Amino acid sequence: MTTDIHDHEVNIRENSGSRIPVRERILMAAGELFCKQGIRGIGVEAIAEAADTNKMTLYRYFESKDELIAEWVRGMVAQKEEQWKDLKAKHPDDPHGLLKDWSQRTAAKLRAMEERGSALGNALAELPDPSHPARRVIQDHKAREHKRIMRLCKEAGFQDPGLAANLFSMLLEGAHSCVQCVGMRQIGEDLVKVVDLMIANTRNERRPRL
Amino acid sequence: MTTDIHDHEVNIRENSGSRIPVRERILMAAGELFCKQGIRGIGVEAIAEAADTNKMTLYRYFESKDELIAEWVRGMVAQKEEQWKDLKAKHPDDPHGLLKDWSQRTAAKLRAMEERGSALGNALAELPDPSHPARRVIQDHKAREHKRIMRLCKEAGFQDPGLAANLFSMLLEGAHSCVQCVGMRQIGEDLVKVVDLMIANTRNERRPRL
DNA sequence: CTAAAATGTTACCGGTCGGTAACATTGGGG
DNA sequence: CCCCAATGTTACCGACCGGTAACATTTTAG
Repeated sequence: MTTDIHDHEVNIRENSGSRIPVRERILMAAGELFCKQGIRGIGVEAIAEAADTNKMTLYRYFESKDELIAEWVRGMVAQKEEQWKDLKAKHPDDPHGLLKDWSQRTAAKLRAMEERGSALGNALAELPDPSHPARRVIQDHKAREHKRIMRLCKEAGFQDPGLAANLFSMLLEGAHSCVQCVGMRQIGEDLVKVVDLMIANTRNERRPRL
Repeated sequence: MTTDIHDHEVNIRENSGSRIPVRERILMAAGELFCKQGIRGIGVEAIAEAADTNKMTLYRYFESKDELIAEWVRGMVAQKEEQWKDLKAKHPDDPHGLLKDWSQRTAAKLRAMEERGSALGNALAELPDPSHPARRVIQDHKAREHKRIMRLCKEAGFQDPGLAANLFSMLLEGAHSCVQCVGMRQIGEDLVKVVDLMIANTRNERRPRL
C-alpha cells in the first residue's frame, strides 16, 4: 500500500484534494458498492475506505448501516421524482410526447447500464424484512410512479387506462430485469418501439401491427 | 420448547413420522426460507432446523451453502423446464394456444404468490458474484427460455418475432417484479389480456385496441 | 440379533461484520 | 497563534455464520 489512490476513487476526489463533503462521498461510494457487490455483500468498513474516509466518520453521519441504505434509497427516489417533474415540465398537456420521451430516456439508461438490473428492484430483493426503513421508501415511490403512469394513460386516451398502465409498469420493470437476466442491454430499443405502437394504437390512424 | 412441532413443519413431516428423504426436506426448507428471508438472510443452521434435521447432516449432503443454493436453483430450473415440455406436449403445432395457456398459468402463479417476486430473479439480485455456481444455472436457463419464446414467436407468425419475443420477456419478468414492488398480485390478469391482444393482432381479424 | 450405515449432539474454530470507546491528529476561523 | 470542531486511528466487543471434528445415537439390512 505505497500509493493507495485507486482508479475508482478518482471520481470521488476532486482534482485538488477531496472537495466533496464527506457525507456525499460516503453516499456515492455506498451506492456504487451496493450496486456492484450487493447491499449485503459489502461492509461498512469497505464503504468508508472507498469514500476515502473511515468507519467512525461514517457512523458520525449515519446512525447505522440500515439508515445509510435508507438514505441512499431516498436519494435515488428523489432523483427519479425530479426526472418526472422534468418530463412533466417539458411536455405540458402532451401525454403522448411525455410517454415517448420517458421510454427513450429509459432506453438510454438501460444501454448505459452494465450487468446488474434496477438498483431499487435489487434492493427490494435483498431486503426481505418488511420493517426495513428502505422498503417503505421504495414501495411508496413505486406506488406513486404507478399512479402517475395511470393518470398519464387516462390523459393519453387509452380505452382501458388501467390495463395500459399495468402494461407500462410491466414493460418498465421487465426491461430492467431482462438486462440482469440475459444481459440484453439493447432491450430499451424494443421498449421504445412498443410504447410507440401503443400510442399509435391510441390514435385513429392506420394501426400498425407487431 | 416442550413440543417443538411448529406449524410450518407439518408440510415437511408426513403424517406418520418424517417419510420424505432428508436431502429433499433440506432442499424444501431451504427453498422456503430463501424465498421468505432471502438467501443471505438465513443461515444453514436455521435451514437444517426447519428441515427437521441438523447442520452436520446438511453438510453430509451438500458441500457448502453455495452448493445448496445451486442445487435449489437447479431444482427450480428443472421444474420450469418440465413445465415447458408439458406445454409443448399439450399444444403441438399450436403456438397461439401454447402462448395463451402459458400466460394463464403464469397468471395463476402470480395470484398465488405472496409479496416476494420471482425466486430466480431475486437470487440473481442477491448473488452479484459472477462466479457463483447458481448464477450460470439461472442465466443459462433464462437464455434457453428466451430462445424458446423466440422460436414460438416465429411459429406464431409475428411480423417481428424478435420484438415480440423481447416484449414477452419483458412482460413475464415485469409481472413478477410488479408483484414485489407494488404487491399487484392481480397483474397476471392483465398479462393474459395483453397476450391475447398480441395474438389477436397476429391474425388478420378485426384488430382490437388497448 | 447384530453389524454397519445413517443421523444426531456438542463443542469448537476462524473469520467477518456492525457498532463503539478513547484518544490522536488535522485544519480552519477568530 | 490558538482553540475548537471535524476527522482519523486503533483497538476492541459481541454476535453471527460457515464449516469441521469427535463422539453418541438411532435406524436399517442381512
